Amino acid sequence: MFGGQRQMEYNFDHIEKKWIKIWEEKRTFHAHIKNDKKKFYCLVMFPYPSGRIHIGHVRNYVIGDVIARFKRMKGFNVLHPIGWDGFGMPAENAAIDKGIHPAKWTKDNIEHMRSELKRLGISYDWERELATCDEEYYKWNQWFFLKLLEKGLAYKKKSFVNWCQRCQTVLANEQVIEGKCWRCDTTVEQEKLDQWFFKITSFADQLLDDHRIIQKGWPQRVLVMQKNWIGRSEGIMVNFKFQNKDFPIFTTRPDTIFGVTFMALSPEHPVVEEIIEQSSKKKKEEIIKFLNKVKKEDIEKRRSGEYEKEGVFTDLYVINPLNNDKIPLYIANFVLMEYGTGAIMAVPAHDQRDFEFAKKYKIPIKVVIQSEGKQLNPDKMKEAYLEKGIQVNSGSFNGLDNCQAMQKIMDFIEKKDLGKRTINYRLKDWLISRQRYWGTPIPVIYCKKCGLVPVREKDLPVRLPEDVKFSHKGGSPLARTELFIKTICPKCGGEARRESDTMDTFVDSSWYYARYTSPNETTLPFNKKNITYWMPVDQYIGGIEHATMHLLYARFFYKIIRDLGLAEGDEPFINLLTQGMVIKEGAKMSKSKGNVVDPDKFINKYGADALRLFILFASPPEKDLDWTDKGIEGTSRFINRLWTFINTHIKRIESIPNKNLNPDDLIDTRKELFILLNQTIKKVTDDIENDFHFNTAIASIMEFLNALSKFVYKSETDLILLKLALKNMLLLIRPFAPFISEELGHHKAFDLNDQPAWPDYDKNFVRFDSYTMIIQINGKVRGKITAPLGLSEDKMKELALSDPGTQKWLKDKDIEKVIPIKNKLVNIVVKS
RNA sequence: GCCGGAGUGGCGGAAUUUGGUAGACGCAACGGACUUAAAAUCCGUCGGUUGUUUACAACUGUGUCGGUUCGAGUCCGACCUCCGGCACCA
Repeated sequence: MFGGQRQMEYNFDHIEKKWIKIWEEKRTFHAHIKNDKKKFYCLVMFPYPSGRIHIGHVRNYVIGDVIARFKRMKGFNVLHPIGWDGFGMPAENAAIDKGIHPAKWTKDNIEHMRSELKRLGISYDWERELATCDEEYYKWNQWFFLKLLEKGLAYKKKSFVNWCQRCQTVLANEQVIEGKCWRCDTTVEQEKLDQWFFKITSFADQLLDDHRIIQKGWPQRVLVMQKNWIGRSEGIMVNFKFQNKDFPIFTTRPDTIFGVTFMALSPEHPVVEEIIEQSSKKKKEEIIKFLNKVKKEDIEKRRSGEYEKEGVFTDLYVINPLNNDKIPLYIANFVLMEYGTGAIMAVPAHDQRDFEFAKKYKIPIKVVIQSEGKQLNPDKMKEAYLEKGIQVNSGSFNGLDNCQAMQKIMDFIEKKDLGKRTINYRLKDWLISRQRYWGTPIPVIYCKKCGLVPVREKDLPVRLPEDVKFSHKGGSPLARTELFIKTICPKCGGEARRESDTMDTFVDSSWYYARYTSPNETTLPFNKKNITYWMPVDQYIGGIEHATMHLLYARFFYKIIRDLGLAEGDEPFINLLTQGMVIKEGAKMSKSKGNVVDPDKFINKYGADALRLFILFASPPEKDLDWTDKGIEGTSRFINRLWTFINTHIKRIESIPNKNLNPDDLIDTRKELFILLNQTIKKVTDDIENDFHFNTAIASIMEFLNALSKFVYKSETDLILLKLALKNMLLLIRPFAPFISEELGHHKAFDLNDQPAWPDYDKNFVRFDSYTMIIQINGKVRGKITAPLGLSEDKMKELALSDPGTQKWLKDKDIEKVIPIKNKLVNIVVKS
């Protein structure tokens, strides 16, 4: 083969290149609709083309590939696509720093990363590859935007938004992690800007309720994270009276409404300005001083629980509509403008925050829920009382338990037209405007005469101009590009200007999975026949970090796709696997720590199969994986052992006729080997199908090779058995290490075709007919004997008690009880 | 603070589904074979303690304490630690 002493060595480089070429030429992994086969859509989260594949990608894509290859062997018609999340800021930063155009930078990166993925031997249908920065793709982002605009689900509003100074753009709530930008870690500031939003809040209930559909297929923690993120809470909007006008506030505790002793406004509340105008000079100064103080304190601090609650009295009062109490109105730093109406009714006796504030400003505390155990005295309370109890000081509701009173009070409020039951969400509308160049232009035009005019569908796409100036100064490059901005109003033909904001890149990734079903469709985002056949995604695999961003947006978008009549079904991803991170020396990989693992280096040194095997073997997929440079040597050795072992026997096997062997004729070690083969097939199949525990699947294949290596093959029966074992082993290893499996499988000794079927095991031969019976004395293992399977409990007792090895433990002892567990053990309970 | 998840050899991890031989498989380490030598490869040892010339034997051991059980890494209760998410959401 390669001559000389090295003949046996596995030349992975040559072999891997050979098979990559063959797969491509034969279009082995190209998917198309087959009505006689069950479909299986296996999807991995597409990468951002940052320049190089990193080890986290490798893990994600290898896991996806194992599932795709396995399902193909199981007879499914598998769709396994890949593409590029092409828009985003690093491309633009490269343009600013190095003067490379974002389009070129992105294209070059894709070229490189594509070749890296091919080297890994991932079985993608490359004919469906897409990049979101291609105009054939982003055209449909714009199309969706117009549809959302038509439906009133896209709107523009001036509001406080999260602003990242470094990125010079706004961020969605989900992209602010602990007060910092999710990309660059800069502290996020609040700016009041006119921005585009998608009305995801209209779908809050659906997003929550449809968890039911994906309950079984998604990790519990992702569902919990989404549930918390959506943050549904049921309550009531109550109209308090302020200067003879309705002043609504939201509460989830209407049972405490008789205990309101002050009201507090968020410092950003619009009414605050009116109040200032009305105030005396002295009060005006006091309020402005307070507002300035709040403004200076950064948002991160303000949102933390340790922040001291402070406020200022406005000298004004509101009226509690239930008892007409006159209630002092404060402006307080702990009230959030983004939640409810930006104003709260404060009940110090039954809310800890209100309690702290009241103590500080000596506001009265009024108990309205009395504990049944101990009597609450407002003067002596150390903290708010949050438990259940009996209503007091609550007019006609006195004496009810507070849970009942909750409903009765709400009924009363609604009957008297003082308010309305409401559901409030923590979830905010999705801010999609970005003041950047490398994204999808938002397709609207501003005309002096006609106002806001959507671009006509037939004029799509609104193309990104190529000739644009990038600078360190920040600000939107599109806004500075007159050639792009200046346009003609589609309505009146007069002079008009284009929107210069581009879309958040999460818009791109909200529907790419559906585009894969019809990547070349030109009249609609996707072809109905294709999407109906392939969707939903049967298995989605990606990082946990997208739990509340991408995975929420994509679910939202699919509901819109459904409502537009473009697809059926409510959920895009039926099963989700969130793989753990790849870490090194207990720490997240990062350039600054210098612990980044370069996959190319390991492919060059050990080959793709060895890398694939190690990354699967080191840990189950959902757990973090601790990378060690040495670990891969183990799987590399295994591949070489497999190669050497098969090559030393292949000549002898080759001439063995393809005879079926009758397992009933096998005895002794041959029978053991045969049973081990069946056990291994069962174990590997179960591990893949039940919980994707590829690490134990691979371990059992290793064990099987170890067992095969110890056996001496002499007779023809031995060789038939060996041939059978090896053929099956090549099939079992195929999803994990496809290259060596193909290379050896195509040898005429095995003659496997391009798409061989996953092996079955013989149910009659997964167990031996005898087993090791454990003998315990008082629960401790004291002996092991071989017993036939299915031995009766009485016989087991007999056998255990007569075993010579156990006698010394039974000497001078009284046997109290003997507990036999069929086909397992006998426990003898003794007393001395 | 609230909500999740996890604690097993020097290390990654198995066994947790259904209570029944703890430590599969691999890494590292150590000993041996081959070699002039090294690498590679192959064979062997490998939780701890104690005893024995050895084969071996006993005790102990799955974060801590307690419980249930003939029997607990696995079930129950309390606690400790670590990781992740959310965090003044009215």
